[in-house]
Amino acid sequence: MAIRPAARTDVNRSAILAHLGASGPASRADLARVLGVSPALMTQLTKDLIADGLLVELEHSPSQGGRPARMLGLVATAGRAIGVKVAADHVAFVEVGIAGAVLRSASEPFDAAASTMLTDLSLLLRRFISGGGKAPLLGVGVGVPGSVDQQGSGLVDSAQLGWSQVPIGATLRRELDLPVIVENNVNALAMAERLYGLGRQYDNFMVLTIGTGVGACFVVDGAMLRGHSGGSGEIGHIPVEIDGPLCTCGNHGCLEAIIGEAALVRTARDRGVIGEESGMAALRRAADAGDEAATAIFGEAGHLLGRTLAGIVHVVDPEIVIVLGEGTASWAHWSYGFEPALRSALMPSRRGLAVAVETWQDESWAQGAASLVLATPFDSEDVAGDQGRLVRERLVEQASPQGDNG
Amino acid sequence: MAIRPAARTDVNRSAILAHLGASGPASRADLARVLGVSPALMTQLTKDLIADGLLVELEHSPSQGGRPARMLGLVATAGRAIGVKVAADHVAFVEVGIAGAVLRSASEPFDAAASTMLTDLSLLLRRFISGGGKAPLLGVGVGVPGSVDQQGSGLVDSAQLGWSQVPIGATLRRELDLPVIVENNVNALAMAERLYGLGRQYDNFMVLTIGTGVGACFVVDGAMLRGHSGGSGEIGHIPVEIDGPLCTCGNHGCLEAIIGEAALVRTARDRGVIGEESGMAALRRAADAGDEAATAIFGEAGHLLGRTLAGIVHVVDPEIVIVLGEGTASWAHWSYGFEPALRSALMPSRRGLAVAVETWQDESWAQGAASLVLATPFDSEDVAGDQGRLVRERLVEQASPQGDNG
DNA sequence: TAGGGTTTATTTAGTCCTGAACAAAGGACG
DNA sequence: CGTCCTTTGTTCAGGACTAAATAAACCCTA
Repeated sequence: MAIRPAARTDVNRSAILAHLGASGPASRADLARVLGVSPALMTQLTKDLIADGLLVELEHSPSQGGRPARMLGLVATAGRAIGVKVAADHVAFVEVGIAGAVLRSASEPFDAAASTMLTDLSLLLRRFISGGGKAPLLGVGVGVPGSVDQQGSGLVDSAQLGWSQVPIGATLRRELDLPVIVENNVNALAMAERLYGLGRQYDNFMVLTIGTGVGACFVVDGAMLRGHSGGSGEIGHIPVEIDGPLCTCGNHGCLEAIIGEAALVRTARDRGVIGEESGMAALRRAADAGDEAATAIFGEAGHLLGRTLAGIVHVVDPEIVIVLGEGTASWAHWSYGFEPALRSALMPSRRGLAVAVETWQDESWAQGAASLVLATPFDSEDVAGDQGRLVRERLVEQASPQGDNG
Repeated sequence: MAIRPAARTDVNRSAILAHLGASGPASRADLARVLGVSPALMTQLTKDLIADGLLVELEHSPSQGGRPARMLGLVATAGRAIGVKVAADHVAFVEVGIAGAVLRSASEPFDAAASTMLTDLSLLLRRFISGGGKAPLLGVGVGVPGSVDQQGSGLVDSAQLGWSQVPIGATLRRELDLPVIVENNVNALAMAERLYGLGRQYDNFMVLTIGTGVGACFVVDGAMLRGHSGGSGEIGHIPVEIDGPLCTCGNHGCLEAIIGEAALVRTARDRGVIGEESGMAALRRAADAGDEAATAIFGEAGHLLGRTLAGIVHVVDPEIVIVLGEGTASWAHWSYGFEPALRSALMPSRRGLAVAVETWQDESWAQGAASLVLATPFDSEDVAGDQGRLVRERLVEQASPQGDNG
């Protein structure tokens, strides 16, 4: 049974890099406060990172009334990572620096249903990598819309992609000779959020994504909630309507089958709001232009989402809900139905629940995947199996020649 | 933000006592395997427990082909604990031994709405304690149907009891001069389940209770999921019916307002299945006797529960759902609607989800509360605040005189 | 009877973290 | 100028745990 010290994701070292990358140089004391660890530990961690050539001591900062802080900054050349988003009809790539910032991105057509999909993917990926920077490449993170048996191995099941037990991790590792980390795309996003976004400030938060699908990932006491079989957060398949529309999962009336992008577009077509050839872009334009039938579609979706989310909040009790995904482009319209439905369905004591909608960029999914690579080397439990060790090795091996000013 | 090593509930030492209590004497190697820790740690932990006089080495057990195991057994006189269940119209008490077994129990009428409720409770409690055994009393665990701000302090909000910010913990501590641990009743039950029940075998499970209310508690990676404000597991207030019946929480259409005991009885009366004066017992008798209208009521409730639970399972992904509560007495009737609704609403890959219905006893709630006391002294993070330390002190203080055969 | 295999238990070294004490480096104020 | 205060950073002891090596105790077989 293992009453073990609860999955500790020891994201600490990585969080240091992430924080410095996102917020610029900071002192050890600041880092300790922000990351919620003891100053003693921060001394230790930064010592390691400096020795590994990932961090440098900068100038003193002006004193705040006490001893002035010695600022720490990233060594930008210490490493980089590739992030990949796999969708049914395309793949997106990003290259990020050690601080998590996007250096380069690309998107390519891709047919997930093709029999040659794995070689296709590895070819596209190799091509993208070949144009990369000169800092050591630490590894590749892959985000997929589906469940991954174990982060390390990378066996993927995905209804959206039509994949069953696809060994994407093993294949890419063999083809590219690089560490490869495969993870559910929403989980990857939550990791990025934890490292670079609003999640830095919260120990208990929920990432909610709306777009093609509807997904979620929960961070509980600072650690990602993966569930027994890595399948937590599948809120798109909460049953919400009896005898509702058919979902990709095979059931009827799943949330995603009603408010996923495909469902909204279908509804809009059925109601004649957009043409049979038009898609989400047209629906959004109509709503933006004030078309009441169009805004009603988003409002209804928002209502259903809000009501369902209230139930989820009662189950997990997060401090904040962070909304992400392509769908947030229309959030103003969703919000119209979402806010009242959520608040009124929450228990009175929870009505103050914080909901944040973050700006969404095309490469966000891929960036989330890349953050897996940057987070992994410092994962004390080997959630990522061997891959964590491999990334770690690449990091110190290639960085130490410069550093080591003993 | 604290990316801390995730709330570790270090239930280990307590789990040793619990396992020995529930399953009889065992070897260190067995314990290490069952509890999922290293043999090295088990050596260390048992050494402490033996030094504290809580464990003794027994005879060797016959060899299994290798070195024979030295069995360890509990020292039954090392301590006892009191568990209290608080309901709107009564309180239930149990006294348990250090192994968690019930030694004694009682139930008393109690009016939670009375202005004198706190002194009433402390009087009843004192009376129960006075009849107790001679082993040192380690503390009192109190389970309440509501949310507790922090386990340690014991400020209770409960719609069911009509309590708002009632300082039950502080009051009882002062009146009884004993460690007092207050916790949500379902969480307490989950702790008992983790220590003594099916939960021993699972790191990710859900406890589902049906009865007066509908509640849940999740154990994730071996640790109890408490949520940001200690309010996770409130599945009774998931909105399931638009403009449904009024719930005690003030909203309409909550799950609990439809399938809670009061709701079922009301439905039965409205449909003329039972008389206006009759209650749940009559409804159950009718169903047991084969009354189709009665079984239909349970079947409908089961259906709604199953469908809602499917959504919850998609969110949290437990390995097993353990059903408890007074309502399980009618489970055969619930099951009729529950099973098909649950299975059909689950994603195909989750259809195999295990659901276990455990036998329910009147004192189970109180026993759960008592297990909090037994689990607390070994909680390394002080989830229970001072109370953990206090219980720990009482334990070693009173036990060491006998032990210490250095 | 010696040796090999098995299982149990302990020791040792090491990781990751904390809390407490302390040192270091400034400002403010007499 | 010296003293007090504040903040930063480090060191040290220690807790909780693990992995690996080792010892201890038994079985079986040659």
